[in-house]
Amino acid sequence: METLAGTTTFVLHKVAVASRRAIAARLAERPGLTLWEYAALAELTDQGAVAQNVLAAGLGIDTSDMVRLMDELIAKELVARDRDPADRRRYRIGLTAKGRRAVVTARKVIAEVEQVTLQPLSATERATLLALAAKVHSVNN
Amino acid sequence: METLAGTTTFVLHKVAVASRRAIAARLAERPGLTLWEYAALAELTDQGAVAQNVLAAGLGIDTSDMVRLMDELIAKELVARDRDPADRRRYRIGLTAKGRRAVVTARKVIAEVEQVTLQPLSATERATLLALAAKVHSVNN
DNA sequence: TCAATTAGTTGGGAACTACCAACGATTGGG
DNA sequence: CCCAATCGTTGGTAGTTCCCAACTAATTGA
Repeated sequence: METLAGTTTFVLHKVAVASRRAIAARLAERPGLTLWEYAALAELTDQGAVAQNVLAAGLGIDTSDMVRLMDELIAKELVARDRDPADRRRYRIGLTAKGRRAVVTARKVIAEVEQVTLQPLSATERATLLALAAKVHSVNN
Repeated sequence: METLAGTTTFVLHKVAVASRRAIAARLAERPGLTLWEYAALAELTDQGAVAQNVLAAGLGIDTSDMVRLMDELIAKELVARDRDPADRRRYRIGLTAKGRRAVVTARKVIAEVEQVTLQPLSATERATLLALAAKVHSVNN
């Protein structure tokens, strides 16, 4: 009758936070990225060159925070910020070669960490967990 | 090949945070509790009267933060703080009748919210999700 | 052309999380 | 009896997340 441990949300949160912290620690060492930086790079990997606008919406963060995130990524030369010739208010944020390499490295690191954090689950169970979480996530958009 | 959406940790985190926020909002309205306050009450429900010490360890928070949490709960008259006669350094934190009622209400509210957030899942799938998350959680302790 | 809108920028604030150091009271071991 | 350890308390800090207001440059529609 465990009041806390029987509540899906709480257990999920604990697992997610712990896993996130583990990943953050490793990402900081190896490709030298914060979680948000990686998230932005990952989004760019999937979407191609987009405006900061779109990127911010995709990650669910404020545009003002996206500016500062981009500043960091540009300082690290992982993305390039070019004005969109079709609409010079916009930028077209694109990955640099260095950025693409960072994503590849980061994905490897994350996979390694998840290999550990998800250790008690079989491959099938891991797939199920992701599928169920994705199903829940898709509804809340 | 969605780089972010295919990473279990990230999806889990998004779902958990959203679900948590929804619960926090509702708990604030109805029994008038924060998430941490509820967590402490829930832990007390399961463990019975314990020292602040133990309670803090159970929730994974610092003892100094537990002091402040207890202050709030006592102000709301949801818990009672008595010295342990066996060791007068310790307290024995116990639920008041009001506290027990608050837990009952809170659990109902949480169940209602999860009914919504977990809507896309069948009852079986919800059980599976909780079981898998618990399995992962138990290893990381 | 002028007003309204949009993209990005700057600065900052509020709430929360997670710590840490120092201290008084109390206890238990030697 | 005294020292070390423990429990709770106070005060404080650093970092994160999330959000808002005001502003510039550029674009679009009337």
